[in-house]
Amino acid sequence: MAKDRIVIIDGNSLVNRAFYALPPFVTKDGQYTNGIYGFVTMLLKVMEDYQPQYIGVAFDLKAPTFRHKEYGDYKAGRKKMPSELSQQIQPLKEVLDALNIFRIEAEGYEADDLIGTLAKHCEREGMEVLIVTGDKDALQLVSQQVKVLITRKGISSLDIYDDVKLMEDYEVTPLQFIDLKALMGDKSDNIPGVPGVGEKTAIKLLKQFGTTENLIQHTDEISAAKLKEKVEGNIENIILSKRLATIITDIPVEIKLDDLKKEEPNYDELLTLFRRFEFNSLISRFTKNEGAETDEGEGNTGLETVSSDQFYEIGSIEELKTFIKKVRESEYLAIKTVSEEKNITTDEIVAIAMAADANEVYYLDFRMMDDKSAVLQLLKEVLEDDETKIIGHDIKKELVHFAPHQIEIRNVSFDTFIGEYLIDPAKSSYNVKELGVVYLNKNIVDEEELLGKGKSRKTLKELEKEDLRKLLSQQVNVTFNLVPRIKEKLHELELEDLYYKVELPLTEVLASMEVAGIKVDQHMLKDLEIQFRDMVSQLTEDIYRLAGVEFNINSPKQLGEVLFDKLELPPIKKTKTGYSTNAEVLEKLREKHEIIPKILEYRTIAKLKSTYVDGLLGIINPVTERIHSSFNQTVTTTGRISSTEPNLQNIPVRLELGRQLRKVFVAKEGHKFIDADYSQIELRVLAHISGDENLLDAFEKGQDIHTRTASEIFGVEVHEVTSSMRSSAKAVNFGIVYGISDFGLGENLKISRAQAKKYIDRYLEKYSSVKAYMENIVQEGKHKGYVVTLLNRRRYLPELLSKNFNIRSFGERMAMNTPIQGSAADIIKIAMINVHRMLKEEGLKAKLILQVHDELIVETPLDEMEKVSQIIEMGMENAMKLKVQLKADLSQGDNWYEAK
DNA sequence: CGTAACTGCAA
DNA sequence: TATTGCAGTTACG
Repeated sequence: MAKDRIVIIDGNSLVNRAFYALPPFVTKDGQYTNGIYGFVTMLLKVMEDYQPQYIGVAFDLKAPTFRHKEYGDYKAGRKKMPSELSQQIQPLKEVLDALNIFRIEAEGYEADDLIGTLAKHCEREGMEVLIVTGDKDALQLVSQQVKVLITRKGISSLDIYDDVKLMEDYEVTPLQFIDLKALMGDKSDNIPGVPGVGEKTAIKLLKQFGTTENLIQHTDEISAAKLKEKVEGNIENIILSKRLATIITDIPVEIKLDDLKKEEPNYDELLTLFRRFEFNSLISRFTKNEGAETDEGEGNTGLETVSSDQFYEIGSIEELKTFIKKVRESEYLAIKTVSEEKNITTDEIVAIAMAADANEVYYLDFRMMDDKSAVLQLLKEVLEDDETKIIGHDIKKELVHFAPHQIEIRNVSFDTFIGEYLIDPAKSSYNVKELGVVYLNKNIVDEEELLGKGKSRKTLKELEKEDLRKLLSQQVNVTFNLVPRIKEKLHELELEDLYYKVELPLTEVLASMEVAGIKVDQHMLKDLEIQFRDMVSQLTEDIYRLAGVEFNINSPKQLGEVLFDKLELPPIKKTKTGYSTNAEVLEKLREKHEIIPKILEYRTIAKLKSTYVDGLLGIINPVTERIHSSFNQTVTTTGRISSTEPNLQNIPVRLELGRQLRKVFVAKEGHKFIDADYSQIELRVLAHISGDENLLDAFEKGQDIHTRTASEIFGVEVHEVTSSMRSSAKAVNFGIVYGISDFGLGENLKISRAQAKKYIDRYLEKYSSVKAYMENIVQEGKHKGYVVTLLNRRRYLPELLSKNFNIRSFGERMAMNTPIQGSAADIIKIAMINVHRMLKEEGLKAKLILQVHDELIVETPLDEMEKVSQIIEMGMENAMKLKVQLKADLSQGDNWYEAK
């Protein structure tokens, strides 16, 4: 049986942390609640993360303790708790009572002593003890079974200290931590220590003498004369300080563990309190519990903490050469780099970790190397060598980092990041640490934790030298060892073709697109900025005038109040937090008030300005005058690529005003864009997968697919199809691809559900094999637990087994849509590889620079236009052989607007 | 401060 | 109660 676990929380310390970490929240009655809120969220997180069987919260009481009696100045000069905080203590205790969490309090003892005593008691009972506090003093209680969790910046993350981590961070044992404080003193407790001795000196002394007692007896052995004098002059202080700093672990109190057993909260009381404090998010967390899964935390027991692998530092060219010899003897080289992240085309490398076998890691602090170009030259030989198989986790980064130094990693043989994505594309992250835990039972340093989050988040290069070395080395070590495990899994799931023939080669294409970037006309963008700014301010003025009040138009809440309360327009729809003010609603109100068209126009312009004009202006690379978006290969569940910073896959096109923006994306001097998009790729894929004769026939005859569908649905000849019939049919075709529902189609076409159902039934009657496909794929998904694309890309669909109708229906639509959307993604990925390879092989200068799901954009020198057009057309249309021909439409222009 | 909600842009 | 994404803004707790 697993060990029982107890969580002991330092109440005063934690509520303090919460109070200062959060901005003040005040309820309508003027009650401050940020400390309570922060405390409760931290508490809940710890309970969820660690699933303790026992839990208690310790508090200081007002009564003086033995420390005050012994040392009158104890904690003197400490500022009084502000009333905004002190008024939260009693309410917090009420919350704890409602949670049925025991409060540990005793007059004359500080929370620390209560915690210490309880911790040691539980340790003797063989329990695992977790102490949660914001105060480092508790570190003296650490042992093999006692861990201390200390809050970091903010309230969302905790540092876990066990004896190993304590030694790593402070180089002292838990007991020496007391001596450390005795020597350093502590301002906040007014513990004197030795004046002039700080952390550095104290650690040095403890390394030499072990304890303060030993130090006092052997002061003559202190080498520095000044220091010796200081220590000798403060012996009394040291002794007193140590006594004050020592947490008492044997308070004479009776401990009834039963009191500390975790119990169900008293929900009535709890919700009453939460309502009083206006903790609406917590209320919903505690009420919507029906049907929620009960997630038993499995805990981290049995995990090997990595610290024993062999890490070596490469500090000279000679050492690098020696390492390279090892590489030559090995089949694989795992690599991970960190760069300055200044500029994609002139970037400098900060550090490199490399592994040529499973146990050793070599780390090179690039900043410290004297002859950088010699280092790069040597690396180039290895990285461009066809014999050495390169391994990475997100190797696209390395491809990009080495590009400015004319190093092309030729032989990328494995990327664990992409491997795990194919194994399960639905995961929200694929970090090395987690993979290490799952596949290797190895636990390495947490990157997120090291970097922190939010505003104070660091970049990798800003880490302490030691932290960065450790992080990179461990990640590379784990990456190296992951390869056989992930390979095995890819084999098992028959993903090898997709992996080696598509995804891995694609990485290089994406890296090349990122490095190439796309040129933007800055002047045009700046002009647009001014133009839009004027329009927005004019519209704002009009809106204020028509509303008779100034308010924040961007706030749906305030806008709703103005429209529906003040102007008393009819609210059409509401959201879960208030009135809906979206474009669909406003359109219906357009004629009801002059203000509505102004607001719609404001929304349009404000969106274009903030997201596209300002957004793009802020991200232009000053050196290249281009935009270098990131193309991510592991984000979507269907296999599509995604684009960020900026997202270049959602630049406006449907409305003319927005479409104008495409004019700012220009081909460079002497070049043009060739824009090629697949014609109806998803419906062609559907025709192929379903084998539907009717649909295949439509494509074979080269008919307009929506017109053909309209003629089928409405039972008229093709030449009799009106434009409104065609656009309805188009919506039906969309619906089919998305996994149709009568409700959804009705909503989209603004027709009744019954009418929508008629369209769908009629469609499925005419395209009977499509109907069969839809039914079969859902059955298959239920049976196997997943569906696949043409290239066997897999997506698991647990939703199909849900008892909840909505969730199950969602699963069914995903089952229908994923093979279609995903196979189209498979196809264009092959096309990208084809185009990229052919351009390279033919020695052409044209470069693939963008992909927008069914569209490729190639920046092409004028004298290559014809040849490149042919390559693109071939590359796309021959990407895969289907029952129906793939078709690509090409056009060209000086900018993206013209080329579309 | 960290996150959720709303809105709107693309294929 | 139509698929897949990203981002700007506001508001909550």
